[in-house]
Amino acid sequence: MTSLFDDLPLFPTATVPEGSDSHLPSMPARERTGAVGEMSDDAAGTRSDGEGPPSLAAEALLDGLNPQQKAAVEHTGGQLLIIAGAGSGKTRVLTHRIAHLLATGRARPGQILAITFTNKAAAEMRERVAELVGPRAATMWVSTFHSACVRILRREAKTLGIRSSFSIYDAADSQRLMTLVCRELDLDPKRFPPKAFSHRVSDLKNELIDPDDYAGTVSESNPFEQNLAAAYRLYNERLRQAHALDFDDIIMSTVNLLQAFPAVAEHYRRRFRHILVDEYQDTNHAQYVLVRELTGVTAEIADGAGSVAEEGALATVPPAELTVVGDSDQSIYAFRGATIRNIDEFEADYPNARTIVLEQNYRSTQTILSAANAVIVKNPERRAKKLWTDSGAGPQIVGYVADNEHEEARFIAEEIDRLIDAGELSPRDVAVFYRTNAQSRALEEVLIRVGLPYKVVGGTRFYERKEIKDAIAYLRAIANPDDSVNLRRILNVPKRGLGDRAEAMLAAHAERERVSFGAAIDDLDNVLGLATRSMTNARAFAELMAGLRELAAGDASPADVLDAALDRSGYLAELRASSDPQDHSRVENLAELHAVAAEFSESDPEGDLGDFLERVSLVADADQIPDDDQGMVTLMTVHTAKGLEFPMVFVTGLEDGTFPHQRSLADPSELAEERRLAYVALTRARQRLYLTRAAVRTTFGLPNELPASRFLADVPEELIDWKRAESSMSTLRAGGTGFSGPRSGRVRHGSRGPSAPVQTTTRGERPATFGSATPRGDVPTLDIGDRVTHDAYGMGRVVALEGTGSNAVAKIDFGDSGVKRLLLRYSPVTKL
DNA sequence: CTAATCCACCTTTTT
DNA sequence: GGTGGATTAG
Repeated sequence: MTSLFDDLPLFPTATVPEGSDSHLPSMPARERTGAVGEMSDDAAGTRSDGEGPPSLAAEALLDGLNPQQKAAVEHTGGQLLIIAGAGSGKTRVLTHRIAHLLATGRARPGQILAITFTNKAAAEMRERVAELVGPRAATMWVSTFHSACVRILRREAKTLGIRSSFSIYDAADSQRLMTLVCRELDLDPKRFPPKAFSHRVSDLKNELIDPDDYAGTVSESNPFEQNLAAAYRLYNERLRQAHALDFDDIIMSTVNLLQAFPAVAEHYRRRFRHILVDEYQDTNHAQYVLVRELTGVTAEIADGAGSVAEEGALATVPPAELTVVGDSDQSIYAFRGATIRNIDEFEADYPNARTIVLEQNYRSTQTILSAANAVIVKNPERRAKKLWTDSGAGPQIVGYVADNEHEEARFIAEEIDRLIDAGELSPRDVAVFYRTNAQSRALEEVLIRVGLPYKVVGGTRFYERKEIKDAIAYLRAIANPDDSVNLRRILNVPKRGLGDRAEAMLAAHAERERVSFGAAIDDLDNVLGLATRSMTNARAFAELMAGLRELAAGDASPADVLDAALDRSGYLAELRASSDPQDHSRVENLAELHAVAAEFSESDPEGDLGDFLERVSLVADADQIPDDDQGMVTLMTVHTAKGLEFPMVFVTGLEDGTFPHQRSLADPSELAEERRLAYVALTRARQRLYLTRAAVRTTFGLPNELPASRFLADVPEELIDWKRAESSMSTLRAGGTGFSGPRSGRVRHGSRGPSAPVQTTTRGERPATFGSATPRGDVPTLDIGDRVTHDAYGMGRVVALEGTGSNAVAKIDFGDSGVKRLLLRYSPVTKL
């Protein structure tokens, strides 16, 4: 029985059972590979064809790669930075590199730690490596930063002095807790908004600044900082009491753990000899330090040539091989602490690092790449990089200027429909991107009307829905009796006569006795100030929770516990009894959650409630993207779209004020990030790219006129075929008859871009401001019941009026065209 | 203590 | 336009 890896010195994978606590032998990897390996099951499941010496297998992994990709796969030794432009085959390089490491015997699966940002990316990578090397892939750690850290923290919980079943608080939970903390500190929520505090604390944690550090830097004369320091401290204290970690703690605590306990750090350094990080440009400072700690590269080692370390001359473990992949042009998460610095300065951080740049694109047409390059090249201080492809120019980009977001959506729907009818593509090939989630509404309305199947990824996320959060809160409170935030959330949900007063009494008791809120509920006899009635109700609640915990401690599955919680608490009954149609869909959502729980037990029969909650806590939007969905158009934000590709892509809302977003216009660095975001959007397209904008967009319920996005002007004119290059309004302003209606805006093909002088009146140059659109001049005075005509909608009747003067808005029933809400100063409405 | 109404704020982007 | 928090009336 020969196999590809017959004479490779591999250890049986059983040596390092996944999740085991076994410490590895302390020999450096290199030396161990010299040992005689018992070969056998390791190779089972690897490719059955092409048997032969391992060198051949390794060779085969290089097939079809371009020279740069090959170099990246084969690189040996120190740190490796792969600058991977969009669509340059980055995942392929990563997976082949891992397989190559295994095939050449330079690593065993258990020594590999591959980190991605989403669970979906992790799953995909795991799967693709498995295709190359077989089931051995299962012992690799391929996971997100957060899951990997949670795994480490659960294992080392004792060292840290927290429960291994700690709760994980998402952003909403953290904010809730911060609100409680601010209230406790008697802070005026106007001057010191808990939300802002919560954000700042998140930033601090991403910078690895703990409450003491921060307090030391705060200026005495700055009450905001003073209070923030106090709130941060108390917030962390409350988290600890609740045996809970927030998102940022997951990373920060792991770093602290590794730094404070050298033995623990050494354990993981011995284990992970090869660390690969995807999307490195999105790492924040905490993640950067985490990687450094795990790699075991200190400044001295980095400077002092890896060879010394590799020969085992140092007392400590030699540094792991670090490979990072990223593209600073696709860094779009600065707002949550990611810093391009990490990738830009990689060579400074690791002086021995080798850098490989992947510029050949295998995804898009040259037209699309040229457009994307033209947009990104305007960013200052970027490392020059230019994507190219040999797959031809492809069709022109299509541009469209709509009068408003509904027209924009209509155009998109018609265009999709047309191409589907022509048999050129199916709905699954199409994606529609927007800058903010709120923009999906107009698109959805039209898609529903036209009957195109679609799916929105993200938005009001499933796990953020109220009923789901309530249900999860029950589960968390069951799993972790000290979880104050979640206990308090469900204390009076459904209503059980335990209002603010009762809650305050319990909280006071907990504070006085220095116990958790949950402990107070179980110690009712000693709680002061509770009315008899509250007492009875609270006792019933305590019994309810006790019963549920008992159930969970038995062999009930998470789904069973969920069932019991919703049932016994009366939560489900209340929703069912409600006549509100919204409550009906809530019941359905809960059913879906139940299905998720059941599915979880199916895939992981051993998984307990804590495992289920962990899974649920760490899901991201991008994880929800169906792998091969039944042919639906996909709607999502550009952020969510990163890493994906579609044959046909619509980038919508290309207006200054929408994309780039209003709030980024004033700040060059934020604008640069918007530009990268646009670059990401454009490079998702394989064949057909559409760029659309609306001249007037309703935000906040108020219509605003927005000029064309500056990014549109950066795309060379010859690349775009404008199906419509001006709005009706700008045509009118430019001297149209005023009676010819929207059609007069029709334009010659392939000529004038949206930045052309005719379209952009002098007004178009100033940055858009919400609510400050330019008046049309005469605003007709209307009364309810008046009959009017509209240039586009025809005859109508006024059914309602809101606002006055230039802000006057009329609801007008246009019969066939439906009821419209029109800002009078913009709408071509004439009173009859 | 609850239910109803009012109103402020909201829209970046998320592990 | 939609939600979640605060206020107020029962």
